[in-house]
Amino acid sequence: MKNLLPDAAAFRLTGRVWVEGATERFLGIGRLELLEHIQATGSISKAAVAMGMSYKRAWDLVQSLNAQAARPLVATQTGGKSGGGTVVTPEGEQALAEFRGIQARFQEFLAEETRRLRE
Amino acid sequence: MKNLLPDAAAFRLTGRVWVEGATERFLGIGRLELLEHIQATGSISKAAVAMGMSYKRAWDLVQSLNAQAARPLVATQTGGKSGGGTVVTPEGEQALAEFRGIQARFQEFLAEETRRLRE
DNA sequence: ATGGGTTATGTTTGGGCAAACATAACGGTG
DNA sequence: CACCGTTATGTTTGCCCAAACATAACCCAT
Repeated sequence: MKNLLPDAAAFRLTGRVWVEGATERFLGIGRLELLEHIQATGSISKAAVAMGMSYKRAWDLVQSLNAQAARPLVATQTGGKSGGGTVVTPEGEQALAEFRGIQARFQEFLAEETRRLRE
Repeated sequence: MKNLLPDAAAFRLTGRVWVEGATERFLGIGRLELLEHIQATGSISKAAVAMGMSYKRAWDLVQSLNAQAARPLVATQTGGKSGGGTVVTPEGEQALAEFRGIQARFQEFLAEETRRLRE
């Protein structure tokens, strides 16, 4: 590819991957980061603020996630002390760990292919 | 991941990759297919019809492609016998071949990771 | 010199999707 | 029992990007 490009160093292979269910998306990098923020803050609303997205959007993503999993990846509680909260379940942590692995290997793939297209 | 999913066989890893330049997208699966149709038909307009996209969109993609490459990947001719036409240059064929390779290796990556998340 | 099929290019319309907005429900706490 | 912060959920607005529409330019053939 190098000889086709005016500045090969400015080009790179990039992309996205996600786990897809029967009909809709299940888990990608966006949802992964959302889970991480929920884990860090214990709240969907705080996670949404941290990521600069609306609470509704974050909540919808959580719904989609839980609806497709055999058991909930996050557990929410409404009302009560400090209004409620949300925690990532052990299942959620496992999904987190597995997708982090996929993501890391994907980044390695992209880096390798970028090297190849520059040589 | 298997134990987290109600029907592991219905889930798979999927995704997209593309070569990105300094500012804009350079070459992805859509443009690849467009090049292939241009090669097969010798015409941007016929390729557009075959792919179910507007001529303008196809033409814009060709512009973007040629503008970013050191030398044109497709050569167009206006007017003349049968109104004109478009051919894929040797540089275009090389880009085609290289991106097909990337795409094939990417599909292999996805298949491997899908196997992994089902086990 | 007219017609035909293609490339070339600007303008307008439309549709889908995310953001924004608006409320209700919840349940400890003081 | 009123309050607070959070979850829960429906409705409306806005925006971006693609599709659709509209024309011009080109040049060989007849």
